[in-house]
Amino acid sequence: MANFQKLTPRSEDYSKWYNELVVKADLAEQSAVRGCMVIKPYGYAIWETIQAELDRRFKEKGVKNAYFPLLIPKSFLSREAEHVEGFAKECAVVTHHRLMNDPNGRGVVVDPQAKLEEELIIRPTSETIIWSTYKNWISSYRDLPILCNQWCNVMRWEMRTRLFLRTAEFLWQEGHTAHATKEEAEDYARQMLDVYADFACIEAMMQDGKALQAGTSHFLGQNFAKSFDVQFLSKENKYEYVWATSWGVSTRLMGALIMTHSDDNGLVLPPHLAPIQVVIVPIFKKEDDLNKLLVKLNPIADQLKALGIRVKVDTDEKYTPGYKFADYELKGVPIRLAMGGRDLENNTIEIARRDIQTKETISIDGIVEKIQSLLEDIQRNLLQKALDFRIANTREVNSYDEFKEELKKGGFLLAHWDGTAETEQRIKDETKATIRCIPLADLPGHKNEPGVCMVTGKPSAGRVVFALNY
RNA sequence: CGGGUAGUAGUUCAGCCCGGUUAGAAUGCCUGCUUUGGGAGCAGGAGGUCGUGAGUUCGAAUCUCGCCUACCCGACCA
Repeated sequence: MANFQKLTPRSEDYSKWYNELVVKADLAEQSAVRGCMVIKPYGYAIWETIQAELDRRFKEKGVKNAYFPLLIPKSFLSREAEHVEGFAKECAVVTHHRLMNDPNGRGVVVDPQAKLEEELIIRPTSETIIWSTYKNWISSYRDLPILCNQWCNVMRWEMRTRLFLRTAEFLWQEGHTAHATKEEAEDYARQMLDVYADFACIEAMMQDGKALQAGTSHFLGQNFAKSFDVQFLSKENKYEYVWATSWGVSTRLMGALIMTHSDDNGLVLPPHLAPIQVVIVPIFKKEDDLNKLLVKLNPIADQLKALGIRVKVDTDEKYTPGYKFADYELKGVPIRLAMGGRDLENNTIEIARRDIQTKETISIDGIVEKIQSLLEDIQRNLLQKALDFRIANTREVNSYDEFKEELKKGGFLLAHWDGTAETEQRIKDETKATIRCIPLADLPGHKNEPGVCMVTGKPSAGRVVFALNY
């Protein structure tokens, strides 16, 4: 065990650090199929807490879960040309429905007799099948709004993949709502944006200064209603097209979570999302010693559990305490308690926090309350640290030259832009930077005022956020 | 999808250039003893279609070609 391998430090190779961390922390691994990953139990447990929390918040907004099929008739995708343009190049297509034994040898081949009349597309997203269904559900204004969400997998045939950040198959939720009025739909899209923003950052900054889109919420107008002819009879007895929104987050959020907080020793998890929030490591020589320790430790664990805290008592004899310490650090467990013979005599316990890597030996009196507040401290600290990092790496730039220079340093750049797609494209072509957000309110420390576009000199309503992104 | 690199034990790799005993090491795994306050020690043991398919050859982990997969660079993508 002397030659265990440490993670590649972030400063040496950020990308390599990320890849190693995902695998070593037992979150996910590659599968036999290109671009598809196996999410391991520890990684999936984190996804489940994310799911549970978001699902609760969606339901508070009146959303109901449903499930729509994986396979979409090809013809559906022909109905909304603009929508399909984004996905056409990365769709998996089902063309046959039967295999047969290879007449020339071993194995199986596709039965040419079993060709489908209409090919089916594995969903890259579900708008088309959902709107073709909504058409049947909606006839009157009394049927609106419809607020549905589904948790499912989708597939996009990506050329270059990375675990969690960009995989060919990924898990997500997609909400699709139908409303009677434009105002209501716009308001709803905005509300869902707030749900996400409250939960995580929508456009998050990673430790290497790049941006990562973690979630989206769109007001879709009447495009889908028109493509799929979804109309309702209003109070005034007139036919009108419904208004749509869609919003989603995916397992990409896991990548954001990992890259936002973790360090060279491994994962760092915010307590709210950690599958194990507190791990207790007894340090013992003989079973007898362990039993004596457990007399003290089990009641602590029980009290923590009663408070809804996820706690694990690690009595495994196979690994030494040192090994366990390092391993739980790699896995990002927020708080570690350790108790040995000395502590037993002194009525003390060692408490270590993962986020700032400190430990102290304290009396076990009041330990439960201490842990409870410490978990909140850690949660706050991690959020604050991420915010501080973002603020420290968000800068105003006033000329295109300055923009190009500052871009090399990474982070978010606040710059004036004339609002045209042409200028945005030119900036992208010349610098690779893209507009990440158009702030709806002042960002901390930056007052949003009108100005002139850094590229064209035309008027600008306010600064927008540019960054290099994943 | 283009260019580059790689694939040998669960993992990290040596062997390949220059084809020829029974394919090695470390670590992990299993058993026993001993240990346990920051990745313990000793002894024994199990573990390999050398990514895959073809070709060259008396003989292929080693040479040639196709395919698959991963990583890096690009293109594409939200």
